[in-house]
Amino acid sequence: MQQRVLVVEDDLTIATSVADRLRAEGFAVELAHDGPTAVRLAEQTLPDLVVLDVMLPGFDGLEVCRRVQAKRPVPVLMLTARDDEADMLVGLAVGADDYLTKPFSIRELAARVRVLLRRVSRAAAPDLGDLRIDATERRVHRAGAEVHLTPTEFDLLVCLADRPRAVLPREQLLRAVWGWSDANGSRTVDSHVKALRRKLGADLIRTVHGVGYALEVPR
Amino acid sequence: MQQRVLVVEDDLTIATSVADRLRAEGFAVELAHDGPTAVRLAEQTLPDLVVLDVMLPGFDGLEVCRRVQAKRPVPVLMLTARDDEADMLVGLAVGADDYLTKPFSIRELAARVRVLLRRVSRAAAPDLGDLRIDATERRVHRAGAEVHLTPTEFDLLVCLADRPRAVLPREQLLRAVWGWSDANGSRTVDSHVKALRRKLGADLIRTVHGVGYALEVPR
DNA sequence: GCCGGTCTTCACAGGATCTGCACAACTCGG
DNA sequence: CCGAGTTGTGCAGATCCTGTGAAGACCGGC
Repeated sequence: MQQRVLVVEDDLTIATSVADRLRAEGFAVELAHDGPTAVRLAEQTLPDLVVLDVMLPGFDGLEVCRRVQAKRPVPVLMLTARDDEADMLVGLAVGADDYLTKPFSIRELAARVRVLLRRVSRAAAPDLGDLRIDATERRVHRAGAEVHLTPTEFDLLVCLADRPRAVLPREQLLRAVWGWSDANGSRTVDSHVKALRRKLGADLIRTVHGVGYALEVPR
Repeated sequence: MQQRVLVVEDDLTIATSVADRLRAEGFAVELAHDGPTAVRLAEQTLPDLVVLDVMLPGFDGLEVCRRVQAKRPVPVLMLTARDDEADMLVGLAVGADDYLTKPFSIRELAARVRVLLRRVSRAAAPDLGDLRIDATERRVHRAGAEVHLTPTEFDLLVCLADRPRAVLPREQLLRAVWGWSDANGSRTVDSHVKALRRKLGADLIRTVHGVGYALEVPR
């Protein structure tokens, strides 16, 4: 199951390198460069973890942390500019689960993200009926038989399986799998949905007219 | 085979009582009372497990943990003075596998050491089908016959064998074996994969298009 | 310096995969 | 039943990725 990480960081260089690294690790990454965007994205994309810079335009990281946590408990990894004990303490107080002081190594950050997420993901093991997805091995079985999927197909399926039965708009799928944000009139998503249906059975993915797609699994 | 435990703890009383107890359990115990000694001993004695106090003279436990792990992955049981969530998290981030807060009972500690070692000894010798890897002797056998591998080939194989069946991205393999971080368009990994396939059989390594490679072993 | 072994890079070929398009089929509210 | 809007489908060109062989760089031993 692919996990979503929201990275909130105004420094473009840091933001992209962090995002790249986390994507390489197999996470779906959303980026926000200021406080308000961060809060909005946190609501829209429901990330499994937030990486949060304390110094931000708009309003600061602590405020973001408070607001995000207010909606829904989510683990937060906080980035502080300096080794500031006070900042760190306040951060932990408002709900950060871990913190890192700049400059930090990308590897270190990735390690902590993994640890935090491992802690969380232990609990969640959704039942997908006769569909089995192994994200580590990148294998998919349906009704006991292994099915070969192309990379994009796999990512798309994982994205859908992430929230079984929930209807995901094309826009969101495009962002999560393709990293775009403009849902231009392309039939790209449809094409891959079609491929998935052909390989895994037409009943697996439900179309919701005017909205998007949802994974159909027995409750 | 007797398993070796390195105990790193500056308090003499605690150190000796832990050592005594573990020796009574049948483990070979090495003692270190400060960071530098710990790192040195870890290199020399190649313990199967490290019991590590966070508070240490020289440099602290986290640093020891990092340095020890940098050389060779080894399970670490961390001892923290207080029930500090942050300390614990950081500990886990740098590679600790379990932690215990003082004051702890010697019996409890011995129990966890047993659990960790059992977990590891199973993990250290995962079932690789007809493939056998001896990391200490740097020898590899397949189907009973010894196969000569070059250093790089061996490291790459070990890296893959570390997590059988898991798909490891090229990026990750490059980092682990070569220490680089830039996945430039080089075919280096491919070349060595090819060599491994030639020597060990084409079926051993699965390539996952667009992602990386995985060791293919029967479940 | 020479030599054998090993590592890295390169260019290319052959696949595998992605994407956008045109058009058919469908859905839904009137 | 109709029409606008939405989705399904087949396909072909473009693109991306991996396998491969060979050439040169590197390295330690002699």
